[in-house]
Amino acid sequence: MKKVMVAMSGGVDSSVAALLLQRQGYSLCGATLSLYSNRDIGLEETKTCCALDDVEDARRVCAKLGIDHLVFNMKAQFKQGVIEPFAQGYQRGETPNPCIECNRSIKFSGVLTRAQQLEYDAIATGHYVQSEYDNAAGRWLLKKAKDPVKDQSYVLYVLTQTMLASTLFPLGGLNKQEVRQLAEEHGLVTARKSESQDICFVPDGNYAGFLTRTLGIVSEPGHFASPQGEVLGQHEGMIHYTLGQRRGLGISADRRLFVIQKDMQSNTVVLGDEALLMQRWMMVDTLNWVSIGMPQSSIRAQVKSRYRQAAQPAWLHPQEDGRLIVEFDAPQRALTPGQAAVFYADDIVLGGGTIRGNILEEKRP
RNA sequence: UGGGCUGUAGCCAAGCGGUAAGGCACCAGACUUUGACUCUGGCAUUCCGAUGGUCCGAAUCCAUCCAGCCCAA
Repeated sequence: MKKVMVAMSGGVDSSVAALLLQRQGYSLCGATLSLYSNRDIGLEETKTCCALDDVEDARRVCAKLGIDHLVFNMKAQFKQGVIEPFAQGYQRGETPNPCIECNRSIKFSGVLTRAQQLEYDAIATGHYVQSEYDNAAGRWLLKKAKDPVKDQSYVLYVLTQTMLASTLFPLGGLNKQEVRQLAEEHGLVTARKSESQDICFVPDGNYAGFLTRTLGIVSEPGHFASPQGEVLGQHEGMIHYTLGQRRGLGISADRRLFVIQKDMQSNTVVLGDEALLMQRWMMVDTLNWVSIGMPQSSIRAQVKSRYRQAAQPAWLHPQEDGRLIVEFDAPQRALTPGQAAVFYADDIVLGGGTIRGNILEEKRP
């Protein structure tokens, strides 16, 4: 009987993942990563918080299923691998995606390492994705979930062949309704827990406040300016803004204004019409190729430049320095440095990388 | 202290006698394992600078006052 360690976050998805694997006859244990303490996220040490509740929920589900539950302390790694890069990204004027970094350097490798130490054959997660081995190519393929509404392949483009070879995704063929129903039928306490809650280590959703209060990051106020350089008002510090943002600017005008540029040199946030956000080219680095190797010449693909967005047709142009230029068929809105670009061939994840910036039409190669 | 103009919600602004458009901002939800975007709803009943008046009825007409702006001096 194969032994599988299920990564359990304390949510409904990973709970049902465990349930399904158990019904399929695997020998299981549940594993929850302890990623941060209250002090790490600026709360009082004594206060019970959501993270603890999640661990408890995972433990209850394991008890219900009659399997062992382990908690691994990953606080130091999480701080170094996720929280610190998150802060650094914002300080550079980028808009980082901490969930991607967590998947890249903490979650999978963390559970996999422990699983191997304890002589488990594989790990499993509650992600809505599918994987399969391609005999012809000799590679594992990462594929979108059957249900496109819940597909989470975007946040897993960072997985390596080694990780894919050892990971099961029991939810890839289900939809959310089915998952909740299964949880309900089997009396799992997580059945009705709500969906995501912002960044996990920023429970109140105020990431700028987190950066300032907890990490002591200083972001100086500066000018809002029009594309022509006219001063429109005062901003509260660069970390509060991201490309394409409209709300929270506090600038009233005769039309909607969006953040179209962050000039770190002059500490200026440039506001303008949405049309100014549309670009066809962007530079991508920190690449990871999943279902194929690094292409040697330009290839066609569909590209997602943010999580909740349909993949858009584009050319991928590999560069000699190892980076990649993406050329979209049609202009895309707010290609934002720090965010992930993920490349697809229909439902297969080819790979992805980090957006470094858009490339203006006149500067394109 | 001659002449002209303007005063409608936090900002912009429609209305020109019939019982307060719209945009921006803001707030609340929805959506969401990141940040955003988007969508839905809310947002002038101390009523249209103030006070009087005309009228069945005024933000809209009249008078006076107040405030601000502009042009002359």
